[in-house]
Amino acid sequence: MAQGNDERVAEKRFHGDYHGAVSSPPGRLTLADIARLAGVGLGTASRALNNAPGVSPATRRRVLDVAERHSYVVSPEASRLAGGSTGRVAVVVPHLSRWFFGAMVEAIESVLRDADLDVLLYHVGDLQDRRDFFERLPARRKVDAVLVVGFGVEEPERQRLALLGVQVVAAGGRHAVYPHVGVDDAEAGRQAVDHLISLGHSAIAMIEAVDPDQATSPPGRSAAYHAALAAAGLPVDERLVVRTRWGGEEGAAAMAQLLTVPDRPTAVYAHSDEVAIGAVRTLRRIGLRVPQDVSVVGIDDHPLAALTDLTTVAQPVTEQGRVAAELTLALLRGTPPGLQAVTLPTRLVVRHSTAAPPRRG
Amino acid sequence: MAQGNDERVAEKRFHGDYHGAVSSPPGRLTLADIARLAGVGLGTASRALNNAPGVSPATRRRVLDVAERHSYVVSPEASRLAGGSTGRVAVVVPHLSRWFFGAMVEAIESVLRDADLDVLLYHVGDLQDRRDFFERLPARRKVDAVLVVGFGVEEPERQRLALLGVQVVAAGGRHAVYPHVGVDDAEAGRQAVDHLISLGHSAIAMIEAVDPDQATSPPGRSAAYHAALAAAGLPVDERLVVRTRWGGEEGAAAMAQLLTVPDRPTAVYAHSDEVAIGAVRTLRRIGLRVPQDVSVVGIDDHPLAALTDLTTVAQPVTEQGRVAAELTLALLRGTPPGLQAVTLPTRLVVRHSTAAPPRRG
DNA sequence: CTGTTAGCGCCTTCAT
DNA sequence: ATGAAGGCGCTAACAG
Repeated sequence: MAQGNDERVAEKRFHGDYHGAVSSPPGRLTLADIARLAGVGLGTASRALNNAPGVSPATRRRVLDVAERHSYVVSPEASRLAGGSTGRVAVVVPHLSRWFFGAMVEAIESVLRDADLDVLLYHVGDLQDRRDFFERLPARRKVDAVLVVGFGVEEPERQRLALLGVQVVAAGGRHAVYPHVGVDDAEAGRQAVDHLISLGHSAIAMIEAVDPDQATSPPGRSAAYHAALAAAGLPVDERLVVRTRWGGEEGAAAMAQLLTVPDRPTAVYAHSDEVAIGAVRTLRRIGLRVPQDVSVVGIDDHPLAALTDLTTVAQPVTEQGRVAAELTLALLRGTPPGLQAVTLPTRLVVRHSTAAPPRRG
Repeated sequence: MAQGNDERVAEKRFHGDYHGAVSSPPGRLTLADIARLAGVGLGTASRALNNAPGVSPATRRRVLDVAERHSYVVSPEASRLAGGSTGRVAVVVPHLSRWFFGAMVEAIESVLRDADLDVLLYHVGDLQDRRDFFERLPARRKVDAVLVVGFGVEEPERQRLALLGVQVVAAGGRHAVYPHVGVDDAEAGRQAVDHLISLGHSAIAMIEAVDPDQATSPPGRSAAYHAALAAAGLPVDERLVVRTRWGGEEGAAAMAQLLTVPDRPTAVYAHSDEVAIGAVRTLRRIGLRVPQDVSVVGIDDHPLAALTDLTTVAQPVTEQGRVAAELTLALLRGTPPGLQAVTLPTRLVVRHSTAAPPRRG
């Protein structure tokens, strides 16, 4: 739908043929101009552009043509001011430099853009950013919906958000209060730990990764550990559970700590791939082989996991973003569908960081 | 500036004390309301809020107080419509799931937000997205400036962008036409290759990483290879130069290809850390040791590089983002400073993926 | 189905 | 220094 009207022989340069609009005047035309040029009234022009009912196909066509020809775009401000929507949705993320969030936002942006919605990005990295966001509500009056990515919204925050008076959707997190899409962290954790158990491990350590700046961490991933061990009749040695901040270096340090306990674990279950990879580094540095001496499994299927031959539990990140964005669109469209909470499946990906435990010496 | 007026004993919950505004009505007050409540005229109220001249300190104070008390916020739409600025800047990126871009955008957002500007995110992943962006100019009338991150703008695109009639700043790329901030890719490449040369390598391969969807790739990183070899009096064996798409798997494949040439290289210079890490995997998989048998160096200092002990050339990503955002602010502020092009330094980080070449067998 | 008429909330001259 | 009045560009009721 962006190819038509080639009224000139486009020179075959790379990004070359913008149907000659280069010389057209800036977007200084108003709806009135378009209406006049199309020979219709203001209202009709507006309706035509907004795909609103009550315009004959022929008329609509004409208006759209004129608009297209002059590369006209409505002024979002005026539109909004007059009672329309903003055409924007706020995407709130706690991180961006981490693959998970980047991929998520990428997918979200893609879907939203296809629907002609703009993405207003809000990064709430640390506690202060986060407080500031919910306190000042910078998105107020600026968006039609808010898409919260990868963190749990606390009750006081929820109340603040409610002031925006717009739909809120959550992605990559489990939310009791908002429509959301995510994965079952407990199930993911179970898949990881069960894999270790099925390989014959019994001394299984866990490196919990928490995000100090975010109120909640995926509790499912920890719960799964205990549940899986219990189900297998294995005891939990609390010394084999260490909690650290999210991150590779943190994982490395946590692993070092784990190695100080008397009975060294034969397997390690890390809450994320980054953490797991850090753990692997520590193991290798002190001369332990992975997986011969120690098995390591992560969660996420970070692109890096494949490169480092890490066994992990994959979660569909892009898919989560897509679905969340689509959910948002549906809600915006006024389609309150039954599917208000989507849980996508996770999948164990066995590579070469896990194996049967070494024979007892 | 966000702590004051605690007129209630905030319960000590996590994000708990939003000075009671939870119960205050949504931002439904208008300038007129504020003006009335403050006992002044519309114009005065407006001037006071906008920090515009022509208002007595006392009056201004009063207006600001009333506004604050009622947590009033101007309607961006109305403001803009009436001639103000949009308070938004478009950030255009080709990727988001890659660390480099995520970190960059994170930094940019942070600076811009501190200046009370909103970030409109545009992701131009593939060629089609990109064409679409420049053709439709979705940012038209929506932003005060455009910040292009990590890709070169072609001439036809530049012409389109000019239609927006706003400032354009480039980050992470070398642009002839826009104010920009970035690093010297040629210098970075030189540092990497020189390091290998200084270790005694002479059979040095290069894995060029190009982004097929972006018109240009950092030519500096390739040029540096030839320049450095030439400077050292080393011949270039074209079979030792392979070009691939950006990415770990791609790097791994490229390395496999390099291993098919008769005289195996003793060192590999990869255009990026991801690519380098892929190369390392290939080497290890076929039983070659890094760095004993083959040295590998990348560029970027991706967080993963530290975790995989990869020698690399670090570039200040966050810094680039920050500076770019600040440059944008300056331009917006009408401060046409001398510093329109900032080049940040890169730095060799030696870890354990490089060593002297094995002794000739 | 289409043209016309009010505002939406604010900024900006203009007087005062 | 301040108040009053005219639009900014558009959408949503209305009339036809």
